[in-house]
Amino acid sequence: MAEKQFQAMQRVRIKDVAREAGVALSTAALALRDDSRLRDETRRAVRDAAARLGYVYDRSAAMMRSGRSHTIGLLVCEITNPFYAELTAGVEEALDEAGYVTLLANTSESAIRQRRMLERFREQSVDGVLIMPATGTSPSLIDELEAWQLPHATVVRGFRKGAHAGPDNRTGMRLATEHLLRLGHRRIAFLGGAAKNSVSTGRWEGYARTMAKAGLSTEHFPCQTDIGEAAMLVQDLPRSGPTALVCFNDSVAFGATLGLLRRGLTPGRDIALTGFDDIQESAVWFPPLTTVRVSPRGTGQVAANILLERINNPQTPPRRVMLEPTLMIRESCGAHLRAEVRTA
Amino acid sequence: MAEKQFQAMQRVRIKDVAREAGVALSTAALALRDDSRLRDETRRAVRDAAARLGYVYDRSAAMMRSGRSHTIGLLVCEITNPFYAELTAGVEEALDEAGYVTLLANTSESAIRQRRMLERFREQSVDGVLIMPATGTSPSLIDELEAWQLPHATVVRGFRKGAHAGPDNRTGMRLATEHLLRLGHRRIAFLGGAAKNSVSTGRWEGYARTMAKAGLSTEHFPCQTDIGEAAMLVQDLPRSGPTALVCFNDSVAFGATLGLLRRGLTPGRDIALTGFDDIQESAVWFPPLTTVRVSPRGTGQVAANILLERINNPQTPPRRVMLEPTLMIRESCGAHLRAEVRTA
DNA sequence: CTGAAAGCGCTTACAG
DNA sequence: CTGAAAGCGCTTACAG
Repeated sequence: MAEKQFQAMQRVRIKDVAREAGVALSTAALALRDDSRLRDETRRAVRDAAARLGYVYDRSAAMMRSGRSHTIGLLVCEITNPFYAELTAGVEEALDEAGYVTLLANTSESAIRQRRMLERFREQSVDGVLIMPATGTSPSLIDELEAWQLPHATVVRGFRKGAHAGPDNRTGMRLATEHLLRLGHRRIAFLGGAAKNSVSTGRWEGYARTMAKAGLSTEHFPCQTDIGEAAMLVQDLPRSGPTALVCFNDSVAFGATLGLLRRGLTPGRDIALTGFDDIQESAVWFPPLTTVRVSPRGTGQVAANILLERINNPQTPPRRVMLEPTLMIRESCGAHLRAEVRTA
Repeated sequence: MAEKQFQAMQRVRIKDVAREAGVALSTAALALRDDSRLRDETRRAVRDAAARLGYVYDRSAAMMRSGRSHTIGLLVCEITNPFYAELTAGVEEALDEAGYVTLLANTSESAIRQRRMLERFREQSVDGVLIMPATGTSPSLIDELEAWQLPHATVVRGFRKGAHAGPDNRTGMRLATEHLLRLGHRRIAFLGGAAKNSVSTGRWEGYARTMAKAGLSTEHFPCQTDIGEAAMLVQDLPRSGPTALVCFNDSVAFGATLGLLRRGLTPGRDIALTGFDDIQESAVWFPPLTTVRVSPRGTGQVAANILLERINNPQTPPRRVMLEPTLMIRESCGAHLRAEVRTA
């Protein structure tokens, strides 16, 4: 009995499955990969034999021969940020559907850690990498990836070239700013976006250009993407300050909400507030957050598919997708109060 | 030039590094793994040669021979939950430090998806799996993992046996409940914890036993771990209801806060509120959340190390660690108001 | 330290 | 469909 158990522990190989099914090794190998050259009956017989023996396909052995590991390396700049957590979920889901496994590395915005993890991923022979670049990443990263012959795509934050999927930050912020202008605001400030990257730049430009077009001047209250810092900043805002805040993203808007409530001010009534991203919490926020919807999960799925295209068709030029944002008008901007007034 | 580039694209193997360094293949192989039998000089010469050629170590080939892939499969029940996102960050960090790469799968609380991803992980020859079991996972999962000879550990949610790291839920909820009793509350209700798993059970018991010991009856308002649902539930709470709410976790407490604020009630002043977990947002919440601190990141790190122990010492019995929680007294419980009164 | 050799479990091309 | 064989890039044990 003990010996039988020991025998069961030995690794089952294709050779063993072939013997059990009464076919040749090459036939079993084809059957396990559902090759259409084989009869259904044969395939079924082999699959049954594999199940009986508890056979587990060895992808690392297959990798050695075929050069495909069916793994993708994912570099997340900060997974504790709910936006990137949802994005990660979208990526993993799409990769899984395509038969790929996701290797995860959270770089915590460290370019050094990012570099080390890329090295790890190369050693693991990933078929490609999906990158949300850490703040401060050199644009030459793309050239290195090319030199390494490593299929790649950037997500949300990107560079001048290379496959990419991300929201149209400029358009998104334009929508939010125009909405506040339509509600009659003239002193609209930009809260957050202290980091220097393509996302901050795009969002700031969307705001600044819209203000310029309206003949109004800009105001910037830079802060990290951090609930606490945004809350502090808003508490120190002068009473005679802006009447509306376009926030860099939803987390900053959450912080602003808490800071305002602490002062006895209600977003939407005493001051208008908009976010960016539309993460899960935003719709059930108090007050429900008016924000620019970019669907982190959807962005992750699109990015994953763009990378898979790179892997499967290396010859075609890399796709760059700008996802069109939409404005979700809820209560933090105060639009519902205007509507009520109009109705009354 | 074009030809030179083409040549540079060919895979560099240990054999090539050995030739470049002017040593034997076996020497180069040892040098690349920093074997102490070699002289520093030789090791350096080989490393330099490897760098010159752009050599990348092939772990999947090494895996085939040595049986170690240096990868760990991580099954996360819901990565968009900030508690589990932070936990994931802790796990990935600890595994990276130990030289392991993390394979990620987000099961979204689906036991079926969990099973499929385990299959994937086995095919990828992971050295072990770290599991935050999806709700509804059969306890027999542990037996299967044993039968597969797959080193494993559970995190937060666990079973009767097997390596495990998680908070002491019973003690944690006892601390929160006792604190509210000390503040004079008699009608304390439990909010959340609708799911059936070891975590809900433990937290409920910690609350219920403490109430029983004080001769008080329990009240349960079950809801999913969801800001929106908790906010709704709290809005419908009768005025003559409980004066304090112990929440299943911080997210539920956040939802409760928003629901109360919407009614014009302030947590800490009009009703006492406690959370569980102490995720990043809790300290900067409005009002700052009194909660049971379990450090998701630290829990992840401990769990990772327990799993690595299983891998390195399969003979020793699996470790089961209950992490001691501490009560973080902030403002949502109203304790600061009592203190002020006492001082005045 | 050298050098030749076997083997991990697949894939793949080939003659039958 | 069969059956034998080569090869992916390592590790590892061994005689020198």
